[in-house]
Amino acid sequence: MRPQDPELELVHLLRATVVELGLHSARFAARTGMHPTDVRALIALMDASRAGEEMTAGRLGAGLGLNSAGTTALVDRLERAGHVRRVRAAGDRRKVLVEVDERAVALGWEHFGPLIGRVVELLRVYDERELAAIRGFLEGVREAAGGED
Amino acid sequence: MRPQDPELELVHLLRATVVELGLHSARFAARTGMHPTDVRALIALMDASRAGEEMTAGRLGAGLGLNSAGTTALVDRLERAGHVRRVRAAGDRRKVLVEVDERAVALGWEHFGPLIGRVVELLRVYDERELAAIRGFLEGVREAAGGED
DNA sequence: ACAAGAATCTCGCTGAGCGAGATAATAGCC
DNA sequence: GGCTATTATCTCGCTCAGCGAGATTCTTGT
Repeated sequence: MRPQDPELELVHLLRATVVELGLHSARFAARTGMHPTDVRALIALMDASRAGEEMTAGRLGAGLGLNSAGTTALVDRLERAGHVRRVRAAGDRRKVLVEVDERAVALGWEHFGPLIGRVVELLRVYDERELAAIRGFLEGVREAAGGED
Repeated sequence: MRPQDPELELVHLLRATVVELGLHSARFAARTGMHPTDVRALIALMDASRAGEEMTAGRLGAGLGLNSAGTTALVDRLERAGHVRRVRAAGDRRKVLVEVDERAVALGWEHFGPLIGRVVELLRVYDERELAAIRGFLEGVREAAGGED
């Protein structure tokens, strides 16, 4: 396989799309005075909350690729900005649960809502088989990127 | 539209996939002692080179969302590591062309090659209509994420 | 109770990226 | 052809994100 092979067209398109999504998040970060990592953290927290899962400081940092010191600093920043609250876990009091503030959720929704709406709109035109193809492709890429490499 | 709406399933999957791809790049960065931004820069440079375009310091920095000072520092780092060369543009001698070193290309290919191979493999099972759906979706997302918001 | 282990935090430090302004080269104007 | 405005990059000084090492607090198994 060589970089100019035509079968790589979709790979390049995927990469370009990921880059564009990254810049979109960066604009949100700049607009709200946050750092890219803070935005990634908020997204992870909102996603966990959506899935009904509790998020601890440790798991959050691990998910973002930070060590414990960096994680503490991250949560400090988010807490100082009023975007999250620290809550000691009832069961295991060593753990710190990080809860997102409702206003932070609203802020994120305000920025990402239009994009999400446009993507949902996009999906309208596809039938079940096409949607299955898109879903299968994304899942495949996610698995291919995860784990060993 | 609310965060738990079922039509958002694919949006969440897309986000999860992007996160996983980001972590994959981060592992490459850690392995080669580079910073995430350096990796993004190398990818941008390799892509421009693949497309047969010259890349100037300014356009590189703009593409990554850096200001001029940060761009200079970035190119300094990459040059010091031997990944790129600075070349004054022949036509307009204010411009600095940034050229990727062949060994950096090989290094990147070594890390991203397996992932790319797996994605190409993935695409094998789809027929033309399904591939068109995937392509259309990615292009749509890229456009939705770009520009105003 | 007590040792071993787990989750987080503190401290000191390195270095990425920013703002402001300097420098060098080009382009437009009369 | 010089003179000014503009463009591209670089320099300087600074702030703050994230790291390594180790301290602290809480849990669990014996």
